[in-house]
Parts: sequence; structure tokens; C-alpha cells
Amino acid sequence: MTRGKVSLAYIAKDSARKATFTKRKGGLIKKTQELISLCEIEACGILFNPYDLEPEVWPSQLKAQQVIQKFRNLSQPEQSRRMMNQESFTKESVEKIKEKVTKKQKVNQQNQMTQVMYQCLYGKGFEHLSTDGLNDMSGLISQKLWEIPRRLES
Amino acid sequence: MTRGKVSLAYIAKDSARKATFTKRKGGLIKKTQELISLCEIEACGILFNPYDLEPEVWPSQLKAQQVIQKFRNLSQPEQSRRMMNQESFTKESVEKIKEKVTKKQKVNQQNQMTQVMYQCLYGKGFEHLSTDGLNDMSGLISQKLWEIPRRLES
DNA sequence: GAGTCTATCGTTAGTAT
DNA sequence: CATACTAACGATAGACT
Repeated sequence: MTRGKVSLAYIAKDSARKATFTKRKGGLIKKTQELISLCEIEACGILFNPYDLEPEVWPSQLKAQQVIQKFRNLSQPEQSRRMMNQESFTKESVEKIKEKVTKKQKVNQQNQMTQVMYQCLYGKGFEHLSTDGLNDMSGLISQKLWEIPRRLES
Repeated sequence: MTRGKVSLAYIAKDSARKATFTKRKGGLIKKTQELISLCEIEACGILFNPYDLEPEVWPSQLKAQQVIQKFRNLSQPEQSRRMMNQESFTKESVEKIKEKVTKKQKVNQQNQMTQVMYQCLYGKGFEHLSTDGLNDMSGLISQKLWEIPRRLES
């Protein structure tokens, strides 16, 4: 055997890559579950892979929805600030994102919005449907919706 | 030393729990990044913890947003089917969810919709921010919002 | 290919600083 | 409280079925 130090580079060989993927995906999920148990924190993972059409989601579909929602519920200014300060973000090409925006704007907008709204509402967890105290969000909606696009166009 | 087998139960002692949390969180993130590198898959993790106000998000804020968006873009009928078929979901108490739904149904429905829509639009990635043509969603909204509760009531 | 098996590597609990 | 250390455990690469 005498296995050498593991290189963390992309595994070119299909069969080896698949094998490693399967093993390590299991390990990752297990580690997540252990951390959740040991420390009673909330965590989730999502993983797309070329072997399955559907993504792997853990620790459960429902919990993932909850965690994602909690994440999204953070105020957008905070999310934006965090994003901008992060090294990982600065590495991404702003040009690439601009392209995406432009491209997307070309598609039929009625269909786009319809789909976005549909998926959004549908994807919601059950527990986020409370709105006590949120009586007039309409101004906020139109105000905040365009903050990011403006930033990108500068 | 002679450390025994690690119990995966909740660590009651605050300091020990925090220490384990910090170590294992690092390990988890590292494992994720390794798997991404080795197999060139798309994955992300989100983790809330009592020590930080903000969640840990990896491999980067932007990538996480992308993966979450991809996840949400799956057609909802598929998501629903997957959710229902998954063992992890069936383990959740349907009764518990039913309770939640019932409870939540009592709140004002207009406010409910307002918040759902707000968070939805707000949380969306850059490419979903166009609103041209968002002229008559009302039929769709009221139709789809209740599909999941109905299913649960059967 | 998908399972097993095991030597070896990598992670981490407990301890020390 | 954080950081460093290191023995022991757990994950897994590669071999084999």
C-alpha cells in the first residue's frame, strides 16, 4: 500500500474521482451531523455533483430549508457588506456577474418573474410564514430591490 | 492521554463544547474545500452558532448564494417529491409540522404574503432582480402558497 | 462499476502553556 | 480565553473481490 500524501488536486481519472467523491461525501455529511450533535448548532450542506441530477442536501431537506431561510433573513445590507469584504468575493470577476445580469435581462421578463416568485414562495419552509409586526413592507420592497444592481453598474 | 471513543452526544461543558466546535468547524470547512477541489463539484455549507451573530458560510459567500439559488431553481414539484420521499423527511414528525401550519395559518394572511415576497425577492441573487412584467401574480401566488399545507392536512 | 478490507494519513480530544 | 502539542481515533486511498 504505502499510500503517499494525498494531493488535493482534481482527480483526472474518472473512476478514481467517483470513488473518492462517494467516500468523501459520506464523510462530510457524517462530520456535519457529528458537529450538530456535539454542539447543537444549526448547519446544512448542499452539494451538486455530476452523478446525480438532484443535489445532496443534509442533514435533511427540511432543516436545510430552515437554515437557508435563516441565512436569507439576515438584512441585505449586512449580507452585502459581508460579501464585499470577503476575499473570496473579490476573487470573483465582477465582469462575469455583470454578464449574467445582462444575459438574464434579455429573457422574457414576465416568465422570469413568474418563475422566481413561484419557486420562491413554494420553496419557503413552513415556519417562516409568520409576519407579526410587518405591516407595510411595500416601500421597503421597491426601495431595496435595486440596491445591488446599481452597485454592479458603477 | 488515552482518549476513549468519542461520544457523539451533546457536550454539556461550555468550554469543551466551544473548543470542539471551533476545531470541528475548521475540519468541516476544510473537508468541503477538499472535496470541491478533488472532484470539481459545487457545494456549500451554512452554519449558525451561538458564538457569532453571523453564520459561517463556505466555501465563499458568493458560491453559497449560487449553490442555494441552483437548489431553489429546481422545479418545485421535484423538490416536493424529493422531500416527501426522503427518509430524513419522513423521520420528522408530521404532527409537529401540522401544528406549526395550523398555528401559522392564524396570522394575518396579507402580512404573511408581504413578508414572504419581500424576503424572497430580497434574498435572490443578482440575476433575479428584474421586475418588468410583474403585473399580475396574484392568481399564481394565492394558488401556489397553499399547496404544501393542503398536502399536510390529508 | 460497487463493495470490502486495511495500512496509512489526517483530525482532533485532552493536555499543557 | 487562545494556541500549541501529540497520542489516539477516525477517514479513506489503494488494492482486491
